[in-house]
Amino acid sequence: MERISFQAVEKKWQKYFSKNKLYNEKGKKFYCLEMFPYPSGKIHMGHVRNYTIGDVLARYKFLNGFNVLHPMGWDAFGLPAENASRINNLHPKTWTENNIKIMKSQLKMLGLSIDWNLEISTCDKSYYKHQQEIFIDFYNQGLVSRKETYVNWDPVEKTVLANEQVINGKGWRSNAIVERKKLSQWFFNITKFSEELLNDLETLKGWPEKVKLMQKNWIGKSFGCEINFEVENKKEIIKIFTTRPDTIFGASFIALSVDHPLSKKFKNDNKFLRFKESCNKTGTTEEALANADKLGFNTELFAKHPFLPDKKIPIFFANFVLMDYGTGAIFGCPAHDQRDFEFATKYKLEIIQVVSDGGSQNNKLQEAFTGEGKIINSDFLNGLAVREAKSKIIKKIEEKKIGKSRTLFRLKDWGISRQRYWGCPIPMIYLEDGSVVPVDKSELPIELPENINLNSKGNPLDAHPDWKNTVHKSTGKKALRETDTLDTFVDSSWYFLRFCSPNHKNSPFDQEKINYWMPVDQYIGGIEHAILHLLYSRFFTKGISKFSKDIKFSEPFKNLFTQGMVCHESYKDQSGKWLYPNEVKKINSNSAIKKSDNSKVIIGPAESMSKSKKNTVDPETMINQYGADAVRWFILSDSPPEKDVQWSDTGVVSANKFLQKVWNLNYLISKREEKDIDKKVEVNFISKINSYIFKIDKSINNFRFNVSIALFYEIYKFLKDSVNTKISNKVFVNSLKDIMKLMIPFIPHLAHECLELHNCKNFNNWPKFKKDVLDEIKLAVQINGKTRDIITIKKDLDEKEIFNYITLNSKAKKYLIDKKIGKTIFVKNKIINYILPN
RNA sequence: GCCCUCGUGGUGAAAUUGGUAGACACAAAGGACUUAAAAUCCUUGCCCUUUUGGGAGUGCCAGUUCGAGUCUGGCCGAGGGCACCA
Repeated sequence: MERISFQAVEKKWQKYFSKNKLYNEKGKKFYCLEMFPYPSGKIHMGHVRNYTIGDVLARYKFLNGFNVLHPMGWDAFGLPAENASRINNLHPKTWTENNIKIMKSQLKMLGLSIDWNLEISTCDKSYYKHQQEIFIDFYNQGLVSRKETYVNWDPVEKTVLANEQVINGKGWRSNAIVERKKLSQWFFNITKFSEELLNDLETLKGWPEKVKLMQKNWIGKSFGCEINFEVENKKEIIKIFTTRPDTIFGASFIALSVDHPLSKKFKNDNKFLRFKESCNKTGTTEEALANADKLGFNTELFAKHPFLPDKKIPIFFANFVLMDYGTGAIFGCPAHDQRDFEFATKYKLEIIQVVSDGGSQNNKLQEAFTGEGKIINSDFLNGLAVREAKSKIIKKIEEKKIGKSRTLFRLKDWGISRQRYWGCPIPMIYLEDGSVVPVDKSELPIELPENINLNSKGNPLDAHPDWKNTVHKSTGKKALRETDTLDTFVDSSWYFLRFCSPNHKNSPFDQEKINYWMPVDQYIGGIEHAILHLLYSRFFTKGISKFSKDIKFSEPFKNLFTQGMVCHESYKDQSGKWLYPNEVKKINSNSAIKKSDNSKVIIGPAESMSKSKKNTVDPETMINQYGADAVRWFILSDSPPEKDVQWSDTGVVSANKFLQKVWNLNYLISKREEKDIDKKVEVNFISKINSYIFKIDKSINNFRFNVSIALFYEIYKFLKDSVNTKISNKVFVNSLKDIMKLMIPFIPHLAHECLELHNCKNFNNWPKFKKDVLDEIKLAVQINGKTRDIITIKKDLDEKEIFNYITLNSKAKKYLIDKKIGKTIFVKNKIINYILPN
């Protein structure tokens, strides 16, 4: 066996890759982008998977003649740098730069086809300068506003979170229970694009349906109408929003949010204040959210029913009505809304059924009926279907001028102020007269101060002695800087544009360049960004195209691929402490011992690798041990890319062994002695290789890299079995070279080394599949729908010829000879099925 | 509660989109080589049969079809998203 040192070979080809990029000036453009990493310290297996998938595609496209842009950068602002700097007494900048250096060298070890000349880092002032510029442009377009609202406060990170960053009532990163706090904040008015963000989802044909659905639900469009209710004996009018105006005759109460303007009337009412306080408390814990009881505060006021002059409807404040959705007021129709039903039951309010559920009207409802049916008990709406009743009542309401139809979105504006140091400074200043204005663009970038005390209480920039003192350039007046920094999701909302012209000086991007490269042809990353990052990036693209009129695209990512996670079993020792896999010795699939003292280890289920559970495997260790190609090979081989994959050490060991065999076979062929030649054997060999080229090509196009790899195992076996057959060296080597080219995207180092061994000079083309080389096909022979034989015959034979062949040569003949055949189902080149009457 | 996705060997998974179920890999068992081990190679994988063969079989129940892992309806189970959104 001819051995190869992967480490040496990989170093050699990495030098080659760093000089030879994937540019094909004549080719069609292909922008291949993987989500850029946060520089946390070292790369993890999730990165390996993400970037290997991207690399396969980038190289494949290049080999097929595309002009490929394949950049990489760093999502370099963020809280961990501040935490780390407090612990290690390192400046966040130093910490981040060190991490970038390490991770960059690790990524290079993987043999990725990245053009490092395009590298960007979001914490560089050359990057965030342009981000500040975009911010000011957005401000000038009315896409930025400052509002005092209740915000999601993360008590661990001591900062504000956007709605999208709260998962099950907890911070997306800290996992701490989020609190409600009233603060003045900067917002991007993402809701100005609600309709576009929703509608354009339909144009994203290359996105997973699942992600589009998640965004659709998040944007949450609903259609209904506003109705004004007069308050009896008062001047006030309560405006409510409903999607079920057809149930207006079933209205039995009005419910208001405790923050509704009408609450001002009760600001001296202690009972109300106590009620309000209890409402603010619910919602702070997950448990409270889950079993939140419907609570109400009776105002003793009544509203007039807009269509029943004699009817009085009690008005309540209720804990389940939100001020920031709709008008902060609803009418309750208990018969047809489960929440209203619970509320009415609790406070003994009327329950009037107005939509027939088909049952007897005398039966008391046990729960709200929300289905379709005919309207009843509703005057002029009686007999109509729900749908018809909706449009009729809205028309009536508009005629009477007591309301209007309205479309509402669940999506809220994106709060972007963060009380942190390590982020992009917000380029706004506060003048002494109270006005707030953007800084002059000529003053950009507004740089972060280098000297900072991160142990100060509250916002570090605010606590800085003089950073915030400044002067308004055009008036010369004293001013104070905004000391909040931008949410780091802003940094990643436009980096894909910057990659197209990363060194462009005077503006965020070169217009011509982005019109050439954008949109991203293939974007690859984790599903966890289905809403957050992907929605924000879409918003940015739409926002920028508002003031850069010549931009030719309105969506950033043409095709999206969401890869699965890398999982591993977790291990605990007898005392319940987590153990790293390399501290554990596996005995068999369900038992293991601790290496240090041979004590028994408890094996947990395979879960996404995480530092807290220590179920991680270090990519660099693996690369050093088995080679980058073996690591790439394994991570692609075991599961389809969109599903989770379980890391297995035996898996990567066998990948390494297989690659050794691939090298050995190449070496063997390079020394092969010339054989006697049989033309027929050669033709069969070539046609088989040809069909493999077709299959590999197809599997890559379908993102079925695990299938590609299974095929390579088959191909290896086939080639090995063919070594001593009557094939000329020329034919054999040419076929082998084709196969090695197919392997370039997967194992670029070894594939190049093998090609070099065969004196191949051109690494930059993809083998072409020739149609119709194979003129034999496999046909299934069925009797009564059961497969009895598979026969290999000439292509395009007709029914009769096949029947003759079967009765002579097939083991299925015993079913057919001397039998009456009732019916024959024949699908050319696929199947023949004889139905015999019994 | 609402919405979505998925159920195939001991395990990860293939299956030309309605046409050979389990490719390929991991693990296991048996065998060959070896003084032995490692490495390597081969075989096996549910039931009946010594073999040739034959049968059952893709979560469960029904349906459509010459033919269903794939299509339809119902049920069961797992995972994910949203959650007082009016």
